[in-house]
Amino acid sequence: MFSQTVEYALRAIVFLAGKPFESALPQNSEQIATTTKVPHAYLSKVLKQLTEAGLIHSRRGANGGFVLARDPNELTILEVVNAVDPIQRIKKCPLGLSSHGIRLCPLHLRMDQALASVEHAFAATTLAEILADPNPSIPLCNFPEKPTSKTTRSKK
Amino acid sequence: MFSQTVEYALRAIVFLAGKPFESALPQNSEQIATTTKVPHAYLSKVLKQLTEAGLIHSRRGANGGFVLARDPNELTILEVVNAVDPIQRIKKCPLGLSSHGIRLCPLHLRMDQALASVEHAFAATTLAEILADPNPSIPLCNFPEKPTSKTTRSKK
DNA sequence: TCTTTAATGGATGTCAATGTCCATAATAGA
DNA sequence: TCTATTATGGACATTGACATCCATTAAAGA
Repeated sequence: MFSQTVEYALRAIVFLAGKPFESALPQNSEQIATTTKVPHAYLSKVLKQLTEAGLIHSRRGANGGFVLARDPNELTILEVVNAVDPIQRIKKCPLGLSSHGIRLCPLHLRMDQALASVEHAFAATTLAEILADPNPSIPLCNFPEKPTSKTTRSKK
Repeated sequence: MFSQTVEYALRAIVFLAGKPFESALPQNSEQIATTTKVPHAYLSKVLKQLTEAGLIHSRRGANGGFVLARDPNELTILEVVNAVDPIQRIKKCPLGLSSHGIRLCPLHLRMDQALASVEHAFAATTLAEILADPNPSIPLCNFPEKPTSKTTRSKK
């Protein structure tokens, strides 16, 4: 139901949000791709979208990469989703019937309510909440920090 | 977020559910396609899926067509959706990390909860409810009965 | 039995999402 | 200024959802 692109964008954002805000070194796309298990070239496109949406900052060249642009406390899942694949609420009857204006028929009203529930759930969750989640046995899909046994900055 | 196929399947089912249960004449695919504004040939494929799922019955030949197989009171939107494009709940970490068993990380847990809310909303709504909805200005996207001004059974 | 009607099945076409590859532009550091 | 690094941009390949078309099969009715 959610696109791959959404899945990838969220993984990348969670990864970046795991770094200290405003003091983190940029993470390059290859690092992100490896950790999040997203195809590298495709992830670059997704990161570009997130950059254009203003959710992350990018820097080219040596030691370049991506950093979060917003405090994880002020960044919701919904914003990430909407940056790459916006939730399309149903605003008017998909059959284009003129008999009623903007008001939806009972069927589409319920479909839209389902979409609204997703939108609401996503709007209510910040990145900070996800990172702070006291989920005992599961860190963050290995995300923030769970190296197999090597220091963080070990460039071969 | 919902596929076209789901949209089409729901339209067709709502249309059929608008006919008197167990006493309705079969509606052929062309009638359904016209009223629901769904491409005829494609709708046939969708109707086949609904037939295979046991939600409707089909009959070939003259005066053939499709009728609802179940009482609209006992038929939920979810069953229709699942017949053509099942809601895929997230059952294990999409990254395939072995570090945790079936338990989801906080990110995917929330994504799954959003899916769950959709699933729940759809499971809680029957076709009968949709048809009985006291929606004043909007009948049913013209569905059950709202002819521009001609009798129901007028075959040119 | 013949004709008409309508679902079924299979082949094929189209397009957007996903994914890959490579050249180019920008930046850091020597 | 030169080189290494890394994001960006564009071209292209792949795949599945959506859609169309036509031949075949089943059923009704005369």
